[in-house]
Amino acid sequence: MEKVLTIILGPTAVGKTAYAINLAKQIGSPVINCDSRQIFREMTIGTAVPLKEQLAEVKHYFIQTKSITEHYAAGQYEIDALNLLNDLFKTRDRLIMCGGSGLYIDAVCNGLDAFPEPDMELRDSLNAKMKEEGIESLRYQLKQLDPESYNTIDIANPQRIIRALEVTLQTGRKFSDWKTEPSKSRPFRIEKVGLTMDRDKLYERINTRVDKMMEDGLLEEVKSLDRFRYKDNVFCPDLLHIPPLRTVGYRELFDYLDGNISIAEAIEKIKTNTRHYAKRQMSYWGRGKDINWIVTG
RNA sequence: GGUGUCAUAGCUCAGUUGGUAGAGCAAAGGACUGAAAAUCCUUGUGUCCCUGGUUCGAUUCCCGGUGACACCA
Repeated sequence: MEKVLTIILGPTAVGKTAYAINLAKQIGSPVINCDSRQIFREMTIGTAVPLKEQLAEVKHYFIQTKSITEHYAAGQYEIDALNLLNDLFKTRDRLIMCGGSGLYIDAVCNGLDAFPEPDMELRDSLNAKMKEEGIESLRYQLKQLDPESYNTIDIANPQRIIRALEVTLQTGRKFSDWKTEPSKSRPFRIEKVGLTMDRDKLYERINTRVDKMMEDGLLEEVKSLDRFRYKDNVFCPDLLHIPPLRTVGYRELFDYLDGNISIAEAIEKIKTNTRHYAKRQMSYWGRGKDINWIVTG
């Protein structure tokens, strides 16, 4: 029998969680999370992980299984997800995956190139160089070391330049040489179901959800994470050492706790930034022609 | 009631020594190979509050009106 992976995707707050659980119950599948933030156990309210009751309804994987201190990222997710899928498909024909992280979904569907594990110290030093010498210096270095990447990646984007330099410096092999644009074949068929809704309605849901998060104690949750903002006992509010905390809902409230903005401003910013995020997600999937879109709401 | 200040993009404001105007934010569109809820790029025509006057020409100067704010009664 053919093995099928159904991926439920869509912008934040569109209602993926409930939809996926419903579908999973119908076909007797667990739900495999592919949301990059719900993987972390220290974050609950702000990442909108499924409720306890929801988690009790259906077996979930990759929900709050890693620590924000682990530097977990897309490459490891590809490996973990594929291992799990292969394992589960031994006893099942259909599986449900659910989440809003486009890159993670692509990693599962097509795979990433076999880059080495990121070297965090190298990344730190490149970030420091960026801060001290500016982006031009990094651009120049990339142009020397890997002109092809310099010509193809977005050189206005510091993260992209740093990533290309990081791989090139770490391995002695050009970042552009690593890239083969993989389309790994998977031993199962993939179908993507995209949930979407009228923009005004989605924005309304986002606003309401943020208010609900605040009622549910998001501020307390953020306060409890304060200690992670220190690296070797040094306060590092840029959070480069702990990327998961650079998440909508958390950084704005840190700004409030630091006295930079009022609580009302922080809440407004969380709403705005969540809307921006939803918009970016829709843009990411806009070109995907293999998604069956369902208009909900 | 009196005096003064202000009225420009959805919001906060800049500006035009008189030749019909531009920033930030919002909004919209886009990119995306181990930070991805991250990071980055593109897009600014609006009765310049209303009426009248001066002027070749007024959003800009003047009279009056309306509204907001401040101070004085």
